[in-house]
Amino acid sequence: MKPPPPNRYRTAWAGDQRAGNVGSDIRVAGWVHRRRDHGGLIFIDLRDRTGLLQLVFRPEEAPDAHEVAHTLRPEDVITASGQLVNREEGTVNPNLPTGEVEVNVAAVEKLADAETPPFQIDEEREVDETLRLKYRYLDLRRERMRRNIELRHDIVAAIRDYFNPLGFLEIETPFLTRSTPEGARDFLVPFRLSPGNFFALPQSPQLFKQLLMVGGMERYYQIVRCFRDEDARADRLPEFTQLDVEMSFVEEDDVITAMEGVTQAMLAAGGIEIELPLERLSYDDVMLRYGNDRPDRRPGMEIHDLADAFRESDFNVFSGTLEKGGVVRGFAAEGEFTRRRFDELTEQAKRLGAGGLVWAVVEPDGWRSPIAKFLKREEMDKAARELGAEEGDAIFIVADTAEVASRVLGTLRLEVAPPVEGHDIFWVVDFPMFEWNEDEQRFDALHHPFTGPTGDLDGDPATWRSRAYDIVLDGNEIGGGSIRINRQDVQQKVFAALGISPEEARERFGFLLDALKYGAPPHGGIAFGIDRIVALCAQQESIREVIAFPKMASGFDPLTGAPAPVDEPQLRELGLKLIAPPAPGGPPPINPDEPGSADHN
RNA sequence: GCGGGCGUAGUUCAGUUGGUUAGAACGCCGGCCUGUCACGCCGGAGGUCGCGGGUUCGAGUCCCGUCGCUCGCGCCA
Repeated sequence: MKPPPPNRYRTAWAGDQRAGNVGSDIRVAGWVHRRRDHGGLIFIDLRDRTGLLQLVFRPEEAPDAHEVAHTLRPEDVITASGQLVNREEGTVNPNLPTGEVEVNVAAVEKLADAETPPFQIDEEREVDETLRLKYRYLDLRRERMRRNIELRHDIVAAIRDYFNPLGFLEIETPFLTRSTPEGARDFLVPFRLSPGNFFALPQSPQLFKQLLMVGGMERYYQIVRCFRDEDARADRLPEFTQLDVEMSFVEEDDVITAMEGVTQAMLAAGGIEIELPLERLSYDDVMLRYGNDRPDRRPGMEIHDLADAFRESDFNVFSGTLEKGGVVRGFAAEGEFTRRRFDELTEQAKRLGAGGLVWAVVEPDGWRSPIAKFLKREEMDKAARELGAEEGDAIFIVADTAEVASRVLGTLRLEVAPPVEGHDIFWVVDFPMFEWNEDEQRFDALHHPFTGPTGDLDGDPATWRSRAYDIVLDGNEIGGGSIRINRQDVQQKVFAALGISPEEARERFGFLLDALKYGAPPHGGIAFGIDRIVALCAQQESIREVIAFPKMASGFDPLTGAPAPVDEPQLRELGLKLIAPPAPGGPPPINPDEPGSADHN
């Protein structure tokens, strides 16, 4: 890092000192990482964001500094000055980037006392996550978080470096906007000047970026916070960050090509090299082969259709299912499975909605399987060939509707997949426009209602396809987008297919329909999940590890104690009245010394 | 809303078949120590076993309930 402008605290970064700098007088500032007090000599590892640097305190050379050093404790804040010198022969520390040098301290000043932290900063041991988040500012001092936050910065910087020379404009869109409850629940913000009316926090800037295209901005991107009031997961929080992009006068290939470029750039910044162009697989293809619209292809073990092998089978579960229009599909897996394991997987298949699970082990003289006696040898051989199963492999087969077979086999495949290495990235394209919602007896948009449809728009909406594309990295959907609708008549057809009446469409999306009347260019774009991408690059299980101040999985913020009740006058001003007292649960306690409202102990 | 895992010292954990005063490591405090770098040596403090109830002569351990964290399902256009 470029040296800091010299001031009374520092003239140099700790972690940047090397043998080439020796001889100069430097001043460094930071935290006491560790102290090794030999009674006479005292060593202190000084830590700033750039790393560690050893300070040496000699009682005979700098008695005042030595006396102060004796009182220093971990996490005290200090500034120290002295000469940077080479370490004596035999005392070099090869484990430290600054291990060849040290500072002969002439003067030290303690700038702040530190209490003993609730967990150790100088050690990578796993600490309870609630405690880490409650003291996130301490957690951020630790190596792991520092690395993750730096990596996140590098990835975001790579994005801006990629887009800016290409003429993309970084444009901000509003956070206080209109609720358009379409998919996820909105976070609502009451408005004092208009009691009873609410802003909503955006689930994405989707409509605004389309309006930017109507506004002639041509090429837009934004690294933007989005909000969805739904339960969290390891890879999902109520607030998260997207890279949002939109381009005008483009078709699928244009967007995909440009987005492959930025994907390559940001993954490279994250330490993952990929080659372009990326493969494109159709939705139908990945659903058949992997039972999942964001498959991890690395384990292989593709799902195959076994209709040809079993159409004439005496085993009625297979032939009967096929006669009724269902499917028989399966996959092969290497490795030993115990009878108990097969039973567990069968139970899981049933929980996922399958009538059952057929399992088999390929042996020299046929299959070892509960249903082996119902199958002819040639059926078994043909199925095994189809699945690429070799002697000793296990085979899993489900006979059901295509949907159930896909879901069950897709889940079991990942369940039994061995650990994998390397990376796999590709596009999924050619999605259906809608998916039938059995509960509500209507179509839902597979992506969103502004996605451009293709097919016979005067025919059955079930046959429409969409101009959408998702990008999948190692079994994670890291981005998704589409060519949008740029004509009002098409937009209205899609609303109609979704069961949204013209009146309702006007009420909720009138501003978009209006905009489409005034000459909207063909346009399309994409949104990437930045948190997920950084987490994948940083090899972290949870996106919370790559966010400076994340909510917990339960949605609370243990650092500030949010969310929290508000005063009665605040509510009155907003024209709000609680119909019940604030939840007894509430946020977890902020301070361990205070009895928390969260647990009643 | 549902299911799995977890909850013991400041931290990370161990704790047998229910049985003496609940242990270890790191950290913390005090002392000694002039080339350490996870410094070393000696000594010490530190516990509502998440909470409540039950069974028992006796519960960290068994039972019931409850709270929290976490992973997943539902949900997430």
